[in-house]
Amino acid sequence: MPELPEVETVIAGLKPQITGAKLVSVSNSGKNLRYPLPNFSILLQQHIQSVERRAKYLLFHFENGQTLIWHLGMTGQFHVLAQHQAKTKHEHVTLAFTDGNTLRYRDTRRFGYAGLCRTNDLDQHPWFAKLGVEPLLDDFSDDYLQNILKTRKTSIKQAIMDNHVVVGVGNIYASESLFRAGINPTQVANSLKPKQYALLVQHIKTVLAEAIEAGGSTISDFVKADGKPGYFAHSFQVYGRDKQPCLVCKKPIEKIVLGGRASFFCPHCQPFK
DNA sequence: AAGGTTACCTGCCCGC
DNA sequence: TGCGGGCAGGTAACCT
Repeated sequence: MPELPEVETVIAGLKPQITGAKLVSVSNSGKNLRYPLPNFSILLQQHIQSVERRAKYLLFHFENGQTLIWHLGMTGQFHVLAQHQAKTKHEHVTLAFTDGNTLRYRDTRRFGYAGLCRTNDLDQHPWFAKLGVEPLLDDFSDDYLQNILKTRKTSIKQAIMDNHVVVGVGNIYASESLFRAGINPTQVANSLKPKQYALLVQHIKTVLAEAIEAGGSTISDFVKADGKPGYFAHSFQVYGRDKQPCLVCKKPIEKIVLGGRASFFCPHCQPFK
């Protein structure tokens, strides 16, 4: 389901509902997610101090210095519901709080996963240690991108979707930002002109920021924590628009496969350079 | 080291 | 109507 803007949107929805809540019990469906669930007992009777995002992970910081790390995979959703609300299909984990609320984790495909880590050690956690920079921070600059891609010969689209380069850019926003930057997705990653790296960085930042502003995208099963869909899908210019006219030049959008992922672009507006 | 392939899992949509 | 194949927002373990 989620790329960075969707995770950001989920967190914005969860924050006011669970910040300060005290955890009393955790139950699960018995089915594993991508990895076995962590032992939640160290978090019992602890208050949630804050919730934040790192890459596409949600971080729930508890008062005892432990952080619950959660990735939504493709189809993960969080909902805050009253304790008495019935379980729905594919609901795999329930965290119950003293205020009568529960945080439910639903995940059809079970590609999501959760883990525990001391808050102070998060940087060393295997899920974080090798991650690239956050796209919305100043660390993600044209110099940074050009430099880290110096030896990369994959396509530029695969390169910007690589977490070791920059985090949070998934399949949709990769296509969208390359279109806005006028860069062909198949262009070899280390072959861009300096100006193109700058344009790409700029457009990755703006497309992600716009999507966060819009509350994420609506695609099949993406639902925010409040149960309402996001709106950014209305703004897709190339994603999912195979054979439809380019919104700029009217020529048909093409669909190709790069690294096994569907990729959309306008051959006229995104020429080789 | 970088790059390609495969796997994880369920549901939906399409063509026959 | 039913069935099989292909595909879906992500990540990482394998191999070469």
